[in-house]
Amino acid sequence: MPRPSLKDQRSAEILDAYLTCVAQFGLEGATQDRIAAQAQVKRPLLRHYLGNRDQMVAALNDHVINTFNAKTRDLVQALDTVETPLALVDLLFVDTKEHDPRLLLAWQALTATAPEHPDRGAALLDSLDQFLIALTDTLRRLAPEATPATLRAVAQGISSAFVTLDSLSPLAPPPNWRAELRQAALLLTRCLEDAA
Amino acid sequence: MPRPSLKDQRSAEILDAYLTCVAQFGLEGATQDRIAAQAQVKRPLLRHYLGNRDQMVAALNDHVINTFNAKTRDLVQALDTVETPLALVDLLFVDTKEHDPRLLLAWQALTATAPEHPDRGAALLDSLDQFLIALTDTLRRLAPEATPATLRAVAQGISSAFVTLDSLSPLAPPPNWRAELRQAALLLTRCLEDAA
DNA sequence: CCATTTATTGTCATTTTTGACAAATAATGA
DNA sequence: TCATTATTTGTCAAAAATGACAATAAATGG
Repeated sequence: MPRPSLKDQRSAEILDAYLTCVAQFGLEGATQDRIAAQAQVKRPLLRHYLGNRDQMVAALNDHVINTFNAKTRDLVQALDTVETPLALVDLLFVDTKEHDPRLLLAWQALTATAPEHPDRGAALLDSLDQFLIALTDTLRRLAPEATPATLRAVAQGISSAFVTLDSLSPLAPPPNWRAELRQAALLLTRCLEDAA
Repeated sequence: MPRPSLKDQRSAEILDAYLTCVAQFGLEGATQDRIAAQAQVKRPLLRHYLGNRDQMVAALNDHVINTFNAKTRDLVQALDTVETPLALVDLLFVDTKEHDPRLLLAWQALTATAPEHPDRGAALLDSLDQFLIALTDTLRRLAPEATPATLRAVAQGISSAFVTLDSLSPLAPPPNWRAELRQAALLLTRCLEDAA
């Protein structure tokens, strides 16, 4: 009997616009006016759907972590069908259509506020840890002989190269940097084969 | 005959306080009030020494790039006395007394504004490239047989691990992450020895 | 002591950003 | 049609941040 609610859809649209602004202007630079313009809505709607500023930041934090974790789960699915380290690396560094740098840029922007919001910081750290665990598990399957310490080190190295690539995107680095970071990840996987 | 100028010293102090605030609150969150409080001066002094907001950001950009480049030059000096890959890695990942995470955090915060200020972005990219070149040169000396492409890839991998470490610092990651990233860098250097 | 230059502080107006609420519009079921 | 609920917009006040300028204090050379 009431009017049907668009809350979920509109909230998602606004969060996406928020994400864009944070990636572009930083967390404090993402003003409500900019978000509203990006989302093509009037400013009071932001409050209607997401609440005041603190609640908006909290909502963004949840959104970033949720989609990051979802991406990790998708990656796990894709990784399960992977049989070679090369395929794993290409999944991260070549198949770049799916990956949207805004997510990691916002992740980093939120990271800066972690000292003031320990709960948020813990969730951010955990989301990255899930990604590392997914990488480590896959690497273990591909190289069962490698020691746990080596597997973790390789996963950390690949992860850092992957994260660095997104964090550099605003600088428009020369294209060979992507190739070089991919190559670094590939070299790390070779270390596992040597151990086997 | 005039009163002696403290401009250089005061400017440096204020820039250091600015750096602290940007690392903590982001570029847009580093308000003049916070900077003044951090520097223990009155707000109008910021304007007196560094100018208006845009000029302050430009000054910070120069400061970050200059000190980053200075750190790179110091590193080159230290690297010249290094004879093993292990020593190189420990210089970056263990001898952490010298390194102050604020610098790279501010570097990343400024990076986000690069699309709007291409000149700043170019300078930021160049400062990172200098660091990469320094790493590559040292690696070439330690492993003359390695191909140029491999040297660059290893340098990129080490650099990304190093940068990641600082960017995670607000999250207070578990200490073994540092060890794992160091190990990843170490494994990359092993790839050079294999090639030789 | 005097003149000159700089450091430092005080203060105000303007702009930007946010918070909050009221009113209007639209859609659905009864 | 009517009542109900949700969406959307309009508007105002408060707070935060910046820009700009005047005025005072301090130090140096002559």
